[in-house]
Amino acid sequence: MVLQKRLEFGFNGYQVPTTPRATRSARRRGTIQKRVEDNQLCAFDLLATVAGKLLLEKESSVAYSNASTEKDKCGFVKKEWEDANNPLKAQLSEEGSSGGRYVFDLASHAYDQNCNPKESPNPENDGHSGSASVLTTSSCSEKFVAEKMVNAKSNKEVGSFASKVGCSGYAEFSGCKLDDEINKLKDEQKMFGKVPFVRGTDRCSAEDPVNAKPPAVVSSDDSAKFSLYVDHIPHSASPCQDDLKVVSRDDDENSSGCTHPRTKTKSFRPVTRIGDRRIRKILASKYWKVAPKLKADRRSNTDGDLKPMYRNKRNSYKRLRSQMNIPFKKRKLFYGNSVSSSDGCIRSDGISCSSEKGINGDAPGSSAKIHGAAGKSSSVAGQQTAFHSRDSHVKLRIKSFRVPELFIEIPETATVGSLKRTVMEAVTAILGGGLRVGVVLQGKKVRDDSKTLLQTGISQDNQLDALGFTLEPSSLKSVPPICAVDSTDVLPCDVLQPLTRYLPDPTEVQQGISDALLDPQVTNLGNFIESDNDSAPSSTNSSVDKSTRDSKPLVPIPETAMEALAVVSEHRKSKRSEIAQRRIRRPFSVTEVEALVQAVEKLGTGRWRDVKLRSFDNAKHRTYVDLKDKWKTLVHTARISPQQRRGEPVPQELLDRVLTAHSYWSQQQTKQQVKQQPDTCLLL
DNA sequence: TTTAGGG
DNA sequence: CCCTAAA
Repeated sequence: MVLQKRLEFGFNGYQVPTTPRATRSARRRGTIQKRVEDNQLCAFDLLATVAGKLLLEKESSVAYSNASTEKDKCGFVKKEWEDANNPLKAQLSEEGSSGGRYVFDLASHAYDQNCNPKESPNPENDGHSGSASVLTTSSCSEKFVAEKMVNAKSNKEVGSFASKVGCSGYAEFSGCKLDDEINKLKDEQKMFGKVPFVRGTDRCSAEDPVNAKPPAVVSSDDSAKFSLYVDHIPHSASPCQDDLKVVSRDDDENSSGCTHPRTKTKSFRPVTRIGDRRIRKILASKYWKVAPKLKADRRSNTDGDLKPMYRNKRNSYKRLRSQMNIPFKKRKLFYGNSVSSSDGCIRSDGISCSSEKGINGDAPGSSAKIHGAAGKSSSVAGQQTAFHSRDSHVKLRIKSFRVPELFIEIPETATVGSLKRTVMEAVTAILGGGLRVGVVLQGKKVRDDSKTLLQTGISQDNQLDALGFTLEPSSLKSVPPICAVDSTDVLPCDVLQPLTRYLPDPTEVQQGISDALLDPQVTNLGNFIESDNDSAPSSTNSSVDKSTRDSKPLVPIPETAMEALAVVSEHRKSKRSEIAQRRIRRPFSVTEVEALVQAVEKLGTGRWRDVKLRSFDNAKHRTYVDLKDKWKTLVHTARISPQQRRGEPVPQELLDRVLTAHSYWSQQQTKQQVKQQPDTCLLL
């Protein structure tokens, strides 16, 4: 059987005010072709895109298209696809041998038209409304995967279908056009009520009010909405009363199967056609470039948990102190977000079935085996048979995935633009952090990837209603301890962990190099230029003006963590908000020391700003205060015995110069003072 | 914003 | 490195 899952990144009812948005009709008419490059739109667009609904639809003969949010070109990890544990992939291969087939729709991937221009007709020309153009930077990796998968199929039809689907316009990311076949299927698709945002597969379902809500039927036009909640942090909560805590998240109620989505949405804001909207803008925007630059910084605390966080810009080198008792500074923002679900995942809706009775321990294999699987109830078998007789294909459609809850703190003095960027970064972090897909059946996670759909009962008609998908941080597995962390701590989990696998985008590297080369002072020995190790994050600066410098890195926090925090008490939260990140320690290299010494020799002490400008202007992470401090330590180092020195040894020659320069300028300073003494006396 | 120093 | 009083 074929399972088709489509992820539709819709901009559900989301409209960006500042930029002309193509209306659905307009798009259809092709009148709106303006390429949106406004960065400010990106955050919202992406968010809206991600914050969609999950629609599962079952159909007789369809392909299974899987959408993923991962973007490898952006430096995001797309490991899931290649992970043997990947349910989708695993099942794919399995099905292939058993006659089942999966067609993956890479739509949601950042599909680059460059990958296959021919196969990706220009949306504006194809007459498909909302068809998106393409990202210029995305890679074709996804495609490879898709093709690979398709190739694995024994059925040609499926394969061809898959190919088509691959470029389907369903996913905005694909930037491709939806195939006619797909459209047909779409029309035929049966929409299932969305499943509410599920927090914990196991623990939260009961307590989650949302889950209690009866599933509603949503139409394809149904739109999820994205809302921003702005709350003032209690004055007593932290010294930074003027800081704002901004929480952006999907509205559960709205996003989950609202019966009158349009109405609601409209009330909320103008509705734009979601389904047809494409993400190309987002992808095209520089934000995608920025996104990869986010860097996860982890540090293990006394509890042994990891505290990842994102840093960007020179002012963003915040770190959690070992003790986590860092005072909260206004300019040091702390961003966090959580994923909803105990597993820190997002799940789709449409759950309504019984238990996973159909699941058994059968190893992946032939369909024959499946039928004969032990533990399968007769009723189930019967249904399956019937199902098979009709058609052995199961079509699942995931309209969209919900975006994890985002928790953001930003100064109220921050600009709207920075807020948008912040949100964007948060979303990017989530998406780029590495996501994996989880399957939830009747409220229970199906962890055994080797099971077939038949075995799990997913293929059953009634089961489809209970089938859900989740987006969860792939890092959870790799970093188990995090979630078990002492909740007293600030950032228990790391959703972004996967980012550690981030590989610099060649483009970025190139950029960095060119930047250096373009710098006229690079050739100046005295001008210390460092190819910032954090070039990725810091390069973000270029796209952000200093007024917005206050934007802080985002720290996604798995729902688990958030829940724990919530349970712990409000005080936790407030405490958390007070935490400031300490800049990462970056010992001065000998080269830097030399540059510093040289500059001080010439400029003297007390002119740190000039020193900075002169020799460290390109080292964004070195502030004049840092240089001053370093000089201080250098002087101290030079005075102590070599045995007492630590860290990378500084050439004695340099230390000697330090002492010399220090004494010289101290003398000069004294002379100046002496000189002024008389003046003072005269005045007196 | 910079300096200058203590932490 | 951080924090800040002072300038």
